[in-house]
Amino acid sequence: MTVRAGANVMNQRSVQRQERLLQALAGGGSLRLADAAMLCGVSEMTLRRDVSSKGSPLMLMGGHLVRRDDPHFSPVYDLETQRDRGVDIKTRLCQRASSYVQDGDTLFIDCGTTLVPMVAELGQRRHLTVVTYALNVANAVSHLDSVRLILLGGLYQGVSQSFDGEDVARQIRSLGINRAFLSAAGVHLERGLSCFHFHEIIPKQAAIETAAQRILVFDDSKWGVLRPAFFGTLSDADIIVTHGEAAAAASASPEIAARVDSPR
Amino acid sequence: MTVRAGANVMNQRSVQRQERLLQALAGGGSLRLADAAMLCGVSEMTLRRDVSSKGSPLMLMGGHLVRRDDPHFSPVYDLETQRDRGVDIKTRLCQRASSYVQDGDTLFIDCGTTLVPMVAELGQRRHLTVVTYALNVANAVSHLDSVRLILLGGLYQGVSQSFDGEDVARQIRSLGINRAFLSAAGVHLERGLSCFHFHEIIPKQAAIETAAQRILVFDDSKWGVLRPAFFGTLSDADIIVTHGEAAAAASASPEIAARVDSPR
DNA sequence: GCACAAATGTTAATTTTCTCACATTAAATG
DNA sequence: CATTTAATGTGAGAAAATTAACATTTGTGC
Repeated sequence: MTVRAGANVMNQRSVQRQERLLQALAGGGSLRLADAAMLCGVSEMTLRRDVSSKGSPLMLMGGHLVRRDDPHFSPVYDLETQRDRGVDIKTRLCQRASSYVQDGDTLFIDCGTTLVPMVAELGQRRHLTVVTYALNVANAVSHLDSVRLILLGGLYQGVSQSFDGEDVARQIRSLGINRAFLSAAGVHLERGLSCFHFHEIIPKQAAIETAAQRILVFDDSKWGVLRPAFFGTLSDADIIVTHGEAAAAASASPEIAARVDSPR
Repeated sequence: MTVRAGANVMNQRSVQRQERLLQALAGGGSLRLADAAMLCGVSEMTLRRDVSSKGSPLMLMGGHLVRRDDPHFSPVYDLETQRDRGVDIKTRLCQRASSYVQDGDTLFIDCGTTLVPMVAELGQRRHLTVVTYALNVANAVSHLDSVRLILLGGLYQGVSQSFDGEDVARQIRSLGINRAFLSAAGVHLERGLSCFHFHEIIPKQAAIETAAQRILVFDDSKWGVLRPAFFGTLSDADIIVTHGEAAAAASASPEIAARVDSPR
């Protein structure tokens, strides 16, 4: 049996080299392949092989070595997805969802990848404040000079790129939130809204409880799915932004049909 | 007069295109030049020209468009710098400072750029917890699986990439911090430690007050400098990690000489 | 030490990205 | 509307990165 290039398993030293490079890149940043090779005392080719081996935490971008983001949260545009349907569906959902935002609003933005494209829509608006407990959302918002950012801190939970704070609930309640944009890993007509991680429940429920308007955003891969941590029902959402099968199914339900909003 | 390529001024539409792309990249990540060209409805060459124009917020890495200020992609080693003096001075200071860290420690890491390279040194250590109020530090630490991260949230202050929290002081005091790594924008033998922004004073002082050991890290460009916000004196530091002129001058002072630690 | 396999180095071919010069188009000006 | 200028497109050649093939070194068990 022949092992194809790029699918090799990593050996001991390969792992050591990559760990060393990961450390060099721990603070973020990129490393020229040539420099990295020098640093490790091996040839560029060896590093190329390390990086192309299965499960490498590094990747190569135009001769520069960078950390490969956790594929689960990869913010990098997926080429296939984009070619297949022009624009990412999450971007379209977020464009639609953001149409509810008004100047001067204070927004709650939930964790996950679904709502990250929302941030791009907020740059034009004036006097916005964004409240979030997600690191990826906070990073995105931090680039917008015109938007105030309030990050609810605490113990970092890598799996969801979010923070588990002591009294998030109290903090959220103490803020005057106009609109809460909520994500969910599972949305079920009868069973309601669920997510993977229990620490997300508290901020989600606090936002549902306190916000003047609740906007649920999810793509149709979440429809009919149940996840371990339940945090609400479909009737908790004032607006439901989704698409495809989920939008069709939700529109068929007399109770929530009026609140469904689907792009295009 | 001939205008050299890459030094052109941006025109109206060029700016619009770049803003649009910046939004697409708001959540981080990269965009293939071809995709970006499609997105903007112009040729790749036009985008190349946009990006190479003076002061563009974007840069091109191997055919991929990324935000120039994205810490994920900014080069770790400035080639010139590295060839000139081997390794970045801040990295050297941080390597020295990190030698005080012990397994199981809870560390406070101050804001600014000085202490970011410290994070790279923490990967090997076991059972560490890092407490910080700086977004850039938190991002760096978030990549280390073996280190627990506690981010003290609040209102984001872009100028210092840090958060201004309501009761940071109380939160810091409620944590058992073994070692506080402190930065300063100004260090003066008589006048003590100062920084640019007043909101930094509270967490800094709380850390000084509560930590078992206080380690001040600064490069010699800060020596003899006064900044608006004072937060302590040189005698507040148990260890002073610096170099060059600052190290020499500090070592000449009988009161603090014993606490100065300089790399090499 | 020898035989074998794995890891790494070297070189050349291939592909991709980058740059430059010039053609074309669009906007601005009188 | 003609003329000028700025902006953008196109394609060829140069440079760089990537891949593939093969040579060399290193390590391991016998």
